[in-house]
Amino acid sequence: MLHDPAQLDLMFQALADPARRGMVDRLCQGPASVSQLAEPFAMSLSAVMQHLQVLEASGLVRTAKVGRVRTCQIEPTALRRAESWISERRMLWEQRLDRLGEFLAETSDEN
Amino acid sequence: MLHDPAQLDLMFQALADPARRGMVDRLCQGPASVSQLAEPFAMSLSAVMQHLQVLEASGLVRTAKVGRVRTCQIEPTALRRAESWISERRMLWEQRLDRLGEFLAETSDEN
DNA sequence: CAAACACTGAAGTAGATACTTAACTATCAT
DNA sequence: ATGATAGTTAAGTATCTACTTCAGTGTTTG
Repeated sequence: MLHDPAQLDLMFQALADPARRGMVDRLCQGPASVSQLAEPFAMSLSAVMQHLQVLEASGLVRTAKVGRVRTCQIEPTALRRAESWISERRMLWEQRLDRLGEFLAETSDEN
Repeated sequence: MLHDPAQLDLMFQALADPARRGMVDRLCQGPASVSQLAEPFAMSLSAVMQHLQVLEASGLVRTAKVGRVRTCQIEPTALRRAESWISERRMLWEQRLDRLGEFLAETSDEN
């Protein structure tokens, strides 16, 4: 299941919202509680929780509760999966362009 | 505007659908017409067109019409933008983990 | 123990998404 | 010119998404 479609759906969907990307940004600085995550946003805590659930379902964020505070962390393996899906495609296309370039160069050599 | 939020929204949203990722996959093999793109899918041509519009709005695909056939191509710069957003975050987080590792190593050295 | 804190869950709503069908418009081949 | 091809547009619909408010549940703290 390298590149499970359903998981890619969840991951890219999770990244397709500025608030959730903001939370990912924040978590890249280090772990945070739900309220710390919520602080920069103008939305209710409840809304932040829902975004957090999307991030967690996508595998991008892992959370754990200790006492009354839930601490959230980035899960870098998920980021790597998304990144590799994109980079595989980009590289494929760029190789194609390279081969095309070589072909054109060879063809014009023959003049 | 390096990493314009609105554009990232469109790009990740575009990638969050298996049919659209399938089309991107197909286009990585080389350019294709709308009907060629549509061929592997069980949906109507109309639906494919709508996915194509999403891909084009996101900047991932560029299309041009000659005669009655519209030819579609990958736009690698868009793929690179999405990839770099992710890789910047991943690297940030991994650096953080490295520093944490060093810190722990130093601390235990002092015992 | 009481109040404050940090979150959680349920229900409701406006708007976005992913389709469908059907009618239409150019272009190309005969 | 006729018909087939390749795509386009519009309208409708079911489902999903991103919130909201409000009423909880455990957990600390004074």
